[in-house]
Amino acid sequence: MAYSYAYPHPAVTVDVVVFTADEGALEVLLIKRGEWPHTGKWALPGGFVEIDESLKRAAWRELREETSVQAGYLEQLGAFGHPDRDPRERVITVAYIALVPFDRLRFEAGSDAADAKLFAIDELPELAFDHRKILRRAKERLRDKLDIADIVRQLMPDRFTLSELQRTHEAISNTESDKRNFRKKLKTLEIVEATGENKEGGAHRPARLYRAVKKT
Amino acid sequence: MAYSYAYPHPAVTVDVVVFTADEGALEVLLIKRGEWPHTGKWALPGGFVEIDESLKRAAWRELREETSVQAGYLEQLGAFGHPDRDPRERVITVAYIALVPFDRLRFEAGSDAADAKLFAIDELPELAFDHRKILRRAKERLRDKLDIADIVRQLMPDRFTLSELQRTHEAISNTESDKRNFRKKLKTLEIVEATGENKEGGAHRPARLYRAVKKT
DNA sequence: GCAAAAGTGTTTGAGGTACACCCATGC
DNA sequence: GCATGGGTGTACCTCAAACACTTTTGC
Repeated sequence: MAYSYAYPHPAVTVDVVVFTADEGALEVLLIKRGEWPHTGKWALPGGFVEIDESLKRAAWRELREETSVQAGYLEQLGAFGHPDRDPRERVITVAYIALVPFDRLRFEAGSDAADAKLFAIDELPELAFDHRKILRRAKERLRDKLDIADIVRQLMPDRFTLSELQRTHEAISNTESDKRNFRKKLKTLEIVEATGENKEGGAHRPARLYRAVKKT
Repeated sequence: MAYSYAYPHPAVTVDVVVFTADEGALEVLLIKRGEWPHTGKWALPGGFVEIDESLKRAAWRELREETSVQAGYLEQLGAFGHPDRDPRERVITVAYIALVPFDRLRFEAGSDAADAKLFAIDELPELAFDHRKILRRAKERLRDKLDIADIVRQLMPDRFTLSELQRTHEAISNTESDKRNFRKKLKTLEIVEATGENKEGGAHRPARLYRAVKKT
């Protein structure tokens, strides 16, 4: 017990909600806990903040440790600090949202995690701690803050079809939109361009592949 | 030194950005620091989170201690945790935004504060810690999240003129709008009603006083 | 009477919404 | 040939923006 204080101090962690879009479906990265508490439940990747490390730096470190993702979109969601959210001690966590294109996501199980896995946002398993609450808030934040341009720039893979983009947008905004209106809107935004390639494979007409326009 | 941990723990505080609107001008409550560090500079009201107290409860407590405000709008802004933001020890603060109508705001200097005072949002004094950064982010949050209905419900006093409401809206959104368009918009929203009273006093035509419509 | 803020409608343009059919492929 | 998703244009309506003059008061 090397560190003493005149008043009790909480522990502070960061947790990262890693969103990605696979074929238009919105997914979240979760880690299966191997240790007490909540052994066997799934949890957001995260860990303790080092004493001389900024919150954002800690979030980057956790993101890199779990996904080997080096860059991209990382935004603070907020702090969650209910006194009994962790049975070990008072733990306040600062949650971050990361957006990672599916084709840049490489994840392996970390040292204290039995398994890492992507889950569809609407088919979540039982979650550890208050992580369901954090995820609900993360989804609300995406809905309120992320527009189509953000989705194209931060969440879509290198090449994508317009239907995939529309499905991703609908999953995030929790609305449905007309295909023609969606594409008309995209034209005015001038944020995607056709690559000339097609995406074959379905029992239907091949879809054109688009990419994000590099911002000037 | 009664509290010991196997790993170093940061201290956690809450700081509250108390916004109010006086005659249409957006103002912030600041406390003059009487103690080291940053003695004599102005700071956001705040203090340490008790070990068995939720973050929001701590924010309510600080708000009540400084302003004797019991209810109203209180929303988390986010966590600020740069390692050297406080010279005493590692301190992570969770900032909250409070909206308090001017006529409900009663504030007195607290025990560890030499003075408490409202400042116009664009005429801030030198601030302690990273509080200027917190205030900038708080203003951005208001701009992005607060609509006219929120302003009417949470920030306007019991009686107000439409010009005061418009000035408050312009201060928050950082835009200017046409008087006729603003009032037309208000009509469709159906959130204010005339009281029949007038606000006398200027060297000009008296303004009608309005109040917020009680939500059904 | 003049300075100062209050109050009041119409026109226009942009953007969002509703809506239906043909096309290319796999089986 | 049929099932499956891909791709395309028009009409309407709503809402935001631009814009100027009269009214009531204090001095």
